[in-house]
Amino acid sequence: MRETGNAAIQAPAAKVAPATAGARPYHHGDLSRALVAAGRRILESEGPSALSLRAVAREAGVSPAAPYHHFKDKSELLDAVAEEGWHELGAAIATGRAAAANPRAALTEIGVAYVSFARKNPALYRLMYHAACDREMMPDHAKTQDSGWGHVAEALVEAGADPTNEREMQLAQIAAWCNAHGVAEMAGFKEFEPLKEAMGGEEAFVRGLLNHVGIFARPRALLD
Amino acid sequence: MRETGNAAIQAPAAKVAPATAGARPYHHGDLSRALVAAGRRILESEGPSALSLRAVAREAGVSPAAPYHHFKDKSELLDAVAEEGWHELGAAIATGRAAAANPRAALTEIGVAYVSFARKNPALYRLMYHAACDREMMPDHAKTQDSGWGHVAEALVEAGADPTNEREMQLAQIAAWCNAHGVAEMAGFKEFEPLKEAMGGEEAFVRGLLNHVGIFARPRALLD
DNA sequence: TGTACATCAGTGAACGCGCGTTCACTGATGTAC
DNA sequence: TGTACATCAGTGAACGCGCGTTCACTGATGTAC
Repeated sequence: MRETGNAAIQAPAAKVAPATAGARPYHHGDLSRALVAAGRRILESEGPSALSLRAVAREAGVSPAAPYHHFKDKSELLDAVAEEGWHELGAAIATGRAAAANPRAALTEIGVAYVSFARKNPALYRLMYHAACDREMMPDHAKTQDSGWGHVAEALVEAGADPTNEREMQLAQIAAWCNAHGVAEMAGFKEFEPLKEAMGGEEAFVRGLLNHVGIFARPRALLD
Repeated sequence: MRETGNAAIQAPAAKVAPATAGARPYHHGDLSRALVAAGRRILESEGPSALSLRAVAREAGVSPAAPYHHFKDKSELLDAVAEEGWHELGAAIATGRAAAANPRAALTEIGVAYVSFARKNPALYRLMYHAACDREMMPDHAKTQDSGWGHVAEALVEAGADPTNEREMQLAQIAAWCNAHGVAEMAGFKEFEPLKEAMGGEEAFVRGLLNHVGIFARPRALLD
């Protein structure tokens, strides 16, 4: 049906140094990781609609079938990308929290770190959100002690929340994520640019927003 | 190349009453609207990935080429769907606001109405968000007096915010949207189900979250 | 140290699919006279 | 009221595309003896 006569002709050349070793071996060595990294690169440079299995393989310099030796299917690869994201988000939150001067400030810094991560990796963040939406939230990391989720809970208690009031604790924890998520997703809107600049940059803008959070229930800064 | 010999055979039957008239005319009469409605139906029943131009045409009972008489391309149709969403969201917010007992409560009710709309039309809401993200926010409606955006501003002033303090006004308005957006998108997470039920249903849960908003900056309910 | 061989991790061609869009067409409608 | 005709809003077949996945294959690796 198709001409395959001279199909054997291929460019044998070009494929050089992958990252560490010298002469691009037949076996990649760490394709699994490389695919996840390639996925992130595509995500942030071409957007989520460009994130196909084939594109990832292409970006990693490998045939379209190669990923199947490392991931069951496309969604498993995507999950791995999201997973890496959750891991990094947890680390960013830990760093932000550790840098705070006092327990109260720690909460704010957690929020800032969260938003900052999402703003630096918007497409990845969205992928993470979607992955979390479908299955359980934050596949493994939610339950890990070093997850962002755990840090929020700890920071709340350190700031004085009553850990025995389980319902209030949960609600506060969830509210924190809601707030951070909302700010993270809206902070990039183009029509906020003027205000952002007037406030001296995006971080100041984000801090301002996090400070205004609570507007529905008790907009103190405005109404007192 | 392809067999077209008996391609002329088609089912002439079935296509009955569209909604108003009797015998399904050749000309649809209101295909533009019907396509938008079909788009919404697909969105909520099959999810955003199923929302293709062809699927919309199929759902509307029309050939794949028909939509091109009404929309330049796929994205224009999607925009129309999103537009309808923004319109309805504005109306829902107006209703919520009007039902409030006092100016302060109006803000809360706006938040509840927003989240409620998003929860009832999750896929549509997401489409709206994305449309807003790319171009300007809320294509036309943001500038309209009856938009949700406008209602928030008015409600803030009625609740006592100083309309001459432009920066604080803007920040508060944006913060309100951030909060509502965050709660709207997280309220559906499956792991919150137990808490939701314990609180007596989703609306109570949402009100609780909106009340806890402000957690990063001044988590009063917990810490005072 | 050298060789046989199982296993691993790639290749590239092929599949079937649904998509957005275009095209020449045709049936229905509405207006001018 | 009747007819000619332009215009409108459909049809259905076709295009080229990139996708996820499968398949038989092959080169590289590592282990047993």
